[in-house]
Amino acid sequence: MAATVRDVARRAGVSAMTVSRVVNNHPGVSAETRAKIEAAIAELDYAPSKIASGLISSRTQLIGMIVPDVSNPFFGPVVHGAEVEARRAGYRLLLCNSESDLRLERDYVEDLVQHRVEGLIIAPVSDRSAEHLRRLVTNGFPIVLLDRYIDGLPVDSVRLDNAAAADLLARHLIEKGHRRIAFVTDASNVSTARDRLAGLRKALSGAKVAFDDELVFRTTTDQLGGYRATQQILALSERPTAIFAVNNMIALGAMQALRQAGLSVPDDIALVCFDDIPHLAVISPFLTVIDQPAEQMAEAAAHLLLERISGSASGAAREVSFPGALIVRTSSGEAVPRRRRR
Amino acid sequence: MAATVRDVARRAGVSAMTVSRVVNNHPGVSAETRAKIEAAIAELDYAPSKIASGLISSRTQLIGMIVPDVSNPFFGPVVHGAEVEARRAGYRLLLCNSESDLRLERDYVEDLVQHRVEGLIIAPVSDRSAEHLRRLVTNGFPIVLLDRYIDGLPVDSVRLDNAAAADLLARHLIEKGHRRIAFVTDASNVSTARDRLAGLRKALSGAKVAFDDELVFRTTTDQLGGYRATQQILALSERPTAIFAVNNMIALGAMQALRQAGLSVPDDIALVCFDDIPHLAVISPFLTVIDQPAEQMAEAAAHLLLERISGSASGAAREVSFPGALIVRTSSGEAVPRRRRR
DNA sequence: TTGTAAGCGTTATCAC
DNA sequence: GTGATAACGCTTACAA
Repeated sequence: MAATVRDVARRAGVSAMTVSRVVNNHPGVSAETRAKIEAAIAELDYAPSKIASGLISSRTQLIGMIVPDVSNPFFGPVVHGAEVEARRAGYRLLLCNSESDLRLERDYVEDLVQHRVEGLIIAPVSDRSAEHLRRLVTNGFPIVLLDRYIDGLPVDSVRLDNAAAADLLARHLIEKGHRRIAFVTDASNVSTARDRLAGLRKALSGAKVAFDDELVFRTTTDQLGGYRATQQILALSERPTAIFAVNNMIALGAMQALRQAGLSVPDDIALVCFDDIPHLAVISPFLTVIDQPAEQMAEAAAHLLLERISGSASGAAREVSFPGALIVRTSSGEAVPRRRRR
Repeated sequence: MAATVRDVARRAGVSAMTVSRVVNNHPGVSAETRAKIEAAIAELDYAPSKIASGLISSRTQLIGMIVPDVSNPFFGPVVHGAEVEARRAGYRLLLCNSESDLRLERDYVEDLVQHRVEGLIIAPVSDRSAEHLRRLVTNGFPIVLLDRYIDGLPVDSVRLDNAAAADLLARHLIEKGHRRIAFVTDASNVSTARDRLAGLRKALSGAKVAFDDELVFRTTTDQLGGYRATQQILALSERPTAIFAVNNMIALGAMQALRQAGLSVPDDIALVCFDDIPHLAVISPFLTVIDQPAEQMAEAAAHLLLERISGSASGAAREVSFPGALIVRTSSGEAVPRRRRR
């Protein structure tokens, strides 16, 4: 296992170079010699070092991937999709969880560069990720932005058409009779949050419903954030008839808060969100959502990256955008005649 | 970015060695020299190559991780937990999805070795994984088995106490009045499948209920497998009053089949399984399950591995076992008076 | 405190 | 067809 080309060469009675040729399937080695070498490789349990060959070729066959958290039901499939596509090209994934922490993300980016990954697929924390990514872009380092894009950072990106999808989801709510729609969202420096809000505004304005800035609640994009924001929503003097959560985790937190307040969905208040929660519908076809094709998006991202790495694509940044699918279930039910407080 | 130690050295007017010392925080460099070098590093945007230093030190700071599928709600958290623990020690994760395919897993193992990862955390496909793992073990390569262990392979392992947890879950069903319990499971060469069946048998025998081998259904551990097995179960002349699914995906498939047959859970038939489905309970507190502390188990696995890598642990294989938590919800309801067919 | 030389395991290049 | 040599970017050992 700790054997080197030279060990194999000695054992087979040839030079290291010939061993290298056999290992890499280069032509011009006699069948006889090849057989001897293969025998020696097997006997010594020789495993060629990609680290040594990578040093020469600058090709590590490694791709860096940074997501906020693999255990999130959206990012799990994303990582899987990227890995599948990378595998097809003989690449492996170096996986990092940024925990939505800009500093940690920055450190990971630096570390991945030191590991000489050949490219990076990243779902950036926010627009501020540009601070550490721009340096790489300037140096021509291949990057693909996934899920979130960053204005002014000229790199390939793959994402949902969030504005259109949010418009679709909001129009559905409006059709159901909802007019006062609370929007629970992320910081405004995240493209998904911006685009989804834009979609909501578009739908409202299309229906001649005034947009109320007071109904936009900014919070952390986790369950706790959704929970807290919903508590604020319920404290409003004129309660909205629907909550539009910018993602699945926020919707779950909202659900907790609603249940705790003794409210039922959708009878007392409707709840919709982005991101389907995989498998949930099998047990309980409840949440009306915008479903994103997470695996496909990630495969597309990996594909774009591999094209940059291989040089088969060059030039201007490319944008790939997927449509979101509206899945209507029960949580978006009809708006009920308005009541004050409770 | 493509700068090397020598470039930095030239720019700072020192030798490459001194640059190396600064980069690695070695003592014995004057503050003045250090400052000059740091300036040069910044100017050149120098990123030391871990691939080059790894070649010398044989320390790549990489850990290989192989799971069947990150997008599975059990393995997502597992990968996250392992990454968090690895990160603490400055290690990165090379993530591979075996897709429960023995051949693919074998190829990944070989590839990870070639990449010179310093250790491997693996949730092996089955006992047959020993075929490719034994070679590494013999060579003293650090491996930790996660979730599933393999008899006769002397390596560290982390897992649930599956037999005890299955016993717990089965006793719960028995208390609810169930006597005919169908067990839908994996191939018998997977330790989790064996141990969970053993737990079920123990509970039955403890309750003086005869074990019926005809009620064990072996299938693939995915949704389709659960679906098909459940169809077979429903075709039985004497229908069981409960289904015990060996994991979450099988339970989902079972749920589909039951719903399609117009049966309701738990009124017509009870359904329980291993693995909670994260977030599901927030929306629908329905499935009675054995919950595994996935993140913690993975952190423990990474910890054991890092101890082997650093040499702070040596000697005999260690086994860490976690208790499963029985979470009783509604799907395990009382057994109803038996009916024939439907 | 700083520098020189050698080598980690490969492979590209050029001989033979 | 096969081999000698140098080099990839870094660090260990030794020297100054």
